[in-house]
Amino acid sequence: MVEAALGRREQNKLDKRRRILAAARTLFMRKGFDATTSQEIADASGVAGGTVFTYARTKEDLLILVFHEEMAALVETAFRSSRRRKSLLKQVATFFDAIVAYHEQDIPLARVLMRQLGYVASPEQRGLVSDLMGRLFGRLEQLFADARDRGELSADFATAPAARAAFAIYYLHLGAMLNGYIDRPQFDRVLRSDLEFLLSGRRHEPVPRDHALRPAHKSRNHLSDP
Amino acid sequence: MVEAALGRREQNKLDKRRRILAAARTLFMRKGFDATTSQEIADASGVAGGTVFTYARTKEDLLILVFHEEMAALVETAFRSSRRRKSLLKQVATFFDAIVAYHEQDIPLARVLMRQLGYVASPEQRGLVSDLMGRLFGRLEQLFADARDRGELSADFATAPAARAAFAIYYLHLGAMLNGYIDRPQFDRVLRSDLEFLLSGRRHEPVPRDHALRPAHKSRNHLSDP
Amino acid sequence: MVEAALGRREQNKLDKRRRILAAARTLFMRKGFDATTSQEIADASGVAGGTVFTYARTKEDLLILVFHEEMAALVETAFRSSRRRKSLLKQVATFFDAIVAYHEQDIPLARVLMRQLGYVASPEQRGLVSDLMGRLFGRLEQLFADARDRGELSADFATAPAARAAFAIYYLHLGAMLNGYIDRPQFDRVLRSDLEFLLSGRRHEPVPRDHALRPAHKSRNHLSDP
Amino acid sequence: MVEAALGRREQNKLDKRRRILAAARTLFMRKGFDATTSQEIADASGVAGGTVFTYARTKEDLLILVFHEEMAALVETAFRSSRRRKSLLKQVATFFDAIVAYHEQDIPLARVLMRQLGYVASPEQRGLVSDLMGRLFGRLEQLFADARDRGELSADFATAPAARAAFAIYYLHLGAMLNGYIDRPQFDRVLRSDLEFLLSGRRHEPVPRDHALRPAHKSRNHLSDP
DNA sequence: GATGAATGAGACTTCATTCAT
DNA sequence: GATGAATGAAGTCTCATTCAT
Repeated sequence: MVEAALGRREQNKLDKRRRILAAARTLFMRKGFDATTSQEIADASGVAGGTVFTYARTKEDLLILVFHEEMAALVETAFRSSRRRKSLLKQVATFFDAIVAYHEQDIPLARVLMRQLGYVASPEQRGLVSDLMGRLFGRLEQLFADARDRGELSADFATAPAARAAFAIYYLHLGAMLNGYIDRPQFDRVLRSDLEFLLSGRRHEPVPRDHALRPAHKSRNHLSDP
Repeated sequence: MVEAALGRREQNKLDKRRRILAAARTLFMRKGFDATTSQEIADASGVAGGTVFTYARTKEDLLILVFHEEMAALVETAFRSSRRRKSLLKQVATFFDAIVAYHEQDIPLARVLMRQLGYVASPEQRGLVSDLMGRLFGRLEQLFADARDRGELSADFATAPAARAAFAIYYLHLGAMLNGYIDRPQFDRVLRSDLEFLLSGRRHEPVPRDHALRPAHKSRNHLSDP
Repeated sequence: MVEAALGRREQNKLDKRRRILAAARTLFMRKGFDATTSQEIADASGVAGGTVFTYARTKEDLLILVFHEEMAALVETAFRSSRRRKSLLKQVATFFDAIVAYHEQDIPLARVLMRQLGYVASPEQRGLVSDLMGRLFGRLEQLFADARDRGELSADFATAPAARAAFAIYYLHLGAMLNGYIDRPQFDRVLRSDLEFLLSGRRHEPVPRDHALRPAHKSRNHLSDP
Repeated sequence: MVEAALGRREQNKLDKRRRILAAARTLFMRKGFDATTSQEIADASGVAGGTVFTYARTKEDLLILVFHEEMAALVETAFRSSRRRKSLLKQVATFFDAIVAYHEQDIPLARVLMRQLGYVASPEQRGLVSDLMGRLFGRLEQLFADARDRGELSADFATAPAARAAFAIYYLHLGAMLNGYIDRPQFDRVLRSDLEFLLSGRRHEPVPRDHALRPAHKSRNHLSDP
């Protein structure tokens, strides 16, 4: 109760942090990461230049900090969207579609993010990235677990490796797209194909009640390379 | 003797490209990519500063150039090693083991490589990276194709998606290791688990000729997260 | 026990100045002056960042503060050591030897000290430096005065200029050594030579009572430059 | 002959060097060392920012470079001035007067110079400082040698230690003045006193042919500390 | 082809110090 | 007295790359 109300100093500090992060987000999106100077962020936040660096050790920390939050929310949005679909395959595809749609709004920034997330320096950053990956894998895994629970996958289906594999495939192709090896339609096609491959032979037929005779010639993903 | 020197000078002239690449390789390995200046490469090659850039448009090109060669050879070595193993799973694991063993010799450089390969700028680089990936996917796919041909996989097994998925999984975990999220033993474990998952339910029993006793406990990937 | 802790806390409170100075000394010696941040000193002292500056106006003050004490003691030690020697020349040489031996323990710090002592900003510092120089000149002068009193120097020997000259010579060569122009053996040699020159022709023969046979070959300082 | 005319490139380079040094000299004098930015020097020289640093590794190198030249000339001027005086003592005093007069024109710069000359980092700087000191000692020594040759000093007078000692004394008091421990009149007084002490008892009376009565109460430098 | 002098962008961060609490 | 969050100045130098010779 005594601690219920934060001291004015505390309050002030929290407020500053919020302003700095908000300014960073806006500027990163408007001008890109590299083109944004730390001084601009400070100015836009109404703090002195040095103050920015009491809230984030480096400019990169700021990037991670800002986007951890954003991406965490995005993961939830993607998860909710995906649940509207019926089949697991469509769910997973929808999940990644939501994320890629976000990245597509600002390709250069997405490239920067991918680069930073995949090349982490400070422990702070590492923690945030870990957390983000944990959430992402968690939600993905949940999609698989739900599918298993509703009988679309066998009872002993390994959800964790599946989530990792699905993400790995998504990530590989995302990188290919962001680096200009493939375009968006190709990305969509190959991602769907590869996810389909991943699940092929594992989905039960939609439980055709009585006689599920041999699954015979089940999945035939004759995928050609993009 | 005078002629010998001339011969050597001639030789030198022809050698220039080789010397530049060799110097770059050595310095990149010794000091790291960023810490190596183009001037140092020039000095070590016995050429003037500007000359380096007649052989590679940028310093990054030099990196790609040097390691394209090295990695291309590595892919072949890895491929040959992998064929000595009997089962597909072991082959794929061995394939990646060979590559990761190479990276492990110089972790910081591996980080730089991963960063550059995944963040390509010039068309030259793109071409080399594409070529490298093509070789890598090709060899991986061949492992799957061979397995299919010898009956370890079904006749309609999609080798290309499998190769991509396997690499995606490898790449994801490699990044996790290079960034310090997991250590080498964890890497080995999770890579193997996830590859096992990828193939689970797709391998035919080693064709025990007549009676395929209960497939019973086939997939047992109770993988726990690392 | 609870009280013991309180006692310690009390003690701590009273101790603050001492702790800050001790931490500063240790850190200056371990990491050098520039590489030591005021925050590190605060942390090592168990006080808040700002507190350091209630005990010393600036970081340099801290340096002077710490070493004034140390050097003042050193001057006394050097003085006592020097008195054990018989001749004035040896006494003066011993005096400086003691001081240089101290500096030699930490050359980089000695450089910093020399730099700061010779480039003073605040009045506090000036006072301390003046005091230190006063002590130093005082002790040096005493050596000369004693020599005069015991008849090694003439009765009208000017002790103050002699002390200043001796120190000036010492200081010049110390700087040469600290800056790498000469090494320690050269320093020793040239310091001794120049002190000898300073006193040449001024020392009475050790008062050979009655017949001062040929003063003949008294000063023979054919000193060659180091 | 072939090499008589420098290539245009060479010429250009030399010219740039001259312009950069000239600009640096002017700006250092006008605004002081610290207040002058390297960019200003570049602008004033009509070269790009980075070009400055192909002629001097650091801004400090520039300082040393500029003033080596200036001081070297100053030493010669001081030497010529001093020779106009008759007695050795006056010559030496005049020598230092000339140098101190130069420093007095720009005290802050003199402080900076003293600081840098006494705290040398790079080998380039060391070389220049060594050269400068060599010239200075050389000229001082010459004053002593000439005095010896004309009979004002005994034939076996050690000129090198004398030169070093004289400079050491000058330098000590210069520092005292530049740091505000003494003012200019005090400086003059104490410098003269101490130089007088240094030579006391060494000068032959201006050779008063026949009756050189005991030099009795020759030098009585009852100098009180400033 | 080779040379090597010249370019020029460039913004991060550090950290001693202050002062409201 | 102590705290510790906030300040804000400050400017160097590196180095990949180019291009006239």
